[in-house]
Amino acid sequence: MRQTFTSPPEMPDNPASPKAPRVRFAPSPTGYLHVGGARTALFNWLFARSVGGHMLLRIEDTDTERNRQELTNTIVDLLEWLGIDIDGEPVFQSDNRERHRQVVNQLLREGRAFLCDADNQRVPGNSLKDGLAVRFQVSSTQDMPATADRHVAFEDVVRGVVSFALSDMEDFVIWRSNGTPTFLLANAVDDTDMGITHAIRGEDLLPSAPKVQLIMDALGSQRPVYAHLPLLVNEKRQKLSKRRDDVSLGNWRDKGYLPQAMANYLATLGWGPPDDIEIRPMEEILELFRLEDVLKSPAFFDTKKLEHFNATHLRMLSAEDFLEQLEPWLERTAWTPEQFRPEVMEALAPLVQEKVRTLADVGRFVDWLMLDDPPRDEASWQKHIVNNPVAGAILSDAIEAFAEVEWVAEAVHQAALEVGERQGLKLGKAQAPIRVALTGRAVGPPLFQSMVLLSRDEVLRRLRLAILDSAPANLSPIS
RNA sequence: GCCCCCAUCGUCUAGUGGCCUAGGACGCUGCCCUUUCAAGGCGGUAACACGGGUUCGAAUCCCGUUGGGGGUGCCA
Repeated sequence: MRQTFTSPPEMPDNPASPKAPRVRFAPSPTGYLHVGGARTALFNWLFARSVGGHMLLRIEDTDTERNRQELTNTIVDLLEWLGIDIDGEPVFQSDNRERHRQVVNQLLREGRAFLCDADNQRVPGNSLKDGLAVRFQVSSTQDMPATADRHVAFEDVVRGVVSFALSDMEDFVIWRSNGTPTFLLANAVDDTDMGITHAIRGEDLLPSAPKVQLIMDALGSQRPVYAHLPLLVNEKRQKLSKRRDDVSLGNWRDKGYLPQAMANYLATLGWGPPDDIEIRPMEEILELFRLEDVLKSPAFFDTKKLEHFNATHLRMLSAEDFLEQLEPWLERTAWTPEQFRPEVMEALAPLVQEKVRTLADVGRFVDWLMLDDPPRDEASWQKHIVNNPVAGAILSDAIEAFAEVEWVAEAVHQAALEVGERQGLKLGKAQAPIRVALTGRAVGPPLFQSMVLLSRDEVLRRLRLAILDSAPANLSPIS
């Protein structure tokens, strides 16, 4: 009776536990994955992998118009990026159309559903007809006295017992007049056919659960265990939406966030490790995660905290891993491939790694070592050069000192210290105009180590240029 | 409107009847360190929504109120 997909996910059960749990992540193929969906996928995956179960992917393409493979690839890539591996090939809901049709006919024949026209008027007949929709007849629900206070109830892993009165439910559409199944029908049939044991999904789907269960009951299917995850919300505490909120997972990746940081952060939304240690490797989370510990209340997607997670994960990387992660970021920066100096990047990487919050920040820390004439940050330039009365003196003095000094970080450091002392300034103050003159910014990697990499001649050239470019009224160029 | 769900610092959370004058983290903030800071160290700020029960004892259990959210499509 039960039929499988034409290309079913062949998943040999774990011999040690013959009834290994099976979960699925079931996004629409919009070619876009938002952080809420990613969190749902992650929790499915955490559950599956922590109990030796299977993690499947089903693409809910009840409308088959669009290029499904291409759109699906984006989702699969993003999941893979996050570290979520899928068992078997993705399943396309649209491939199961014949099975859906057959089930609807069966429900029609058994009097559990009825045909209806565009005005929602009931039309006689007990098999599918072109141009007519089909509704499930809630009142046909058997095994319960017709007049009693009838409910469909289930035990949700995160919410406990949830119950809906049949009398509150309308006869709902399971088949559209355009010949496609609705989500309700497809969901019930596909979960059955895929042998899904646990349906872990967003709380926004909670009201649809009793309808899906009614269909499954009518088919004699075993209902999966449900777990409705708390929603991810914006600062106004509304469910995250593609339109209002910047929640595209791909965007975060492109902004220089590490997948392990994103996954780690997402795992703390609606769940917390018992030992209070939030930032940690996924292997540890896998060991600690329990579906029944998931919280019920919605969680705000806090980008500040995400940034902190990212900065911390960045610093946890080994030097080699940091450079490796950095690689794609070194190609889309201000400098040309010819200007890029890998040996400089490599030397500076450990210093930069301690400072930045995202991979995208790195370019701004090192670009002045690659570019011939790095851009100047106007605010820094004004503050530390133009409006600094001793800037000219410091720069002039620095030129003389740096021209002589042994070209190693320690000696340059010492020389800068002395330049400052001659102005009665601590190094912290004294280095500011030098930094801005050389790098164009007031913030960057430790100065003297990187200066050495720039070369003495170039340092002197930029210092002279800064003097020339600064207001001639109060600074006179020196030769 | 109706149905369903939720309720600990601004935010994410720990807490499952005594360990709680409520712990951690982000943020904010003070001080320190320092070669800048978007780094680091040490502090500070700040919460059990409200009202009734139950109990020797409640953030924890029950009821109600209020507030918030989700759903209410031939979307998913």
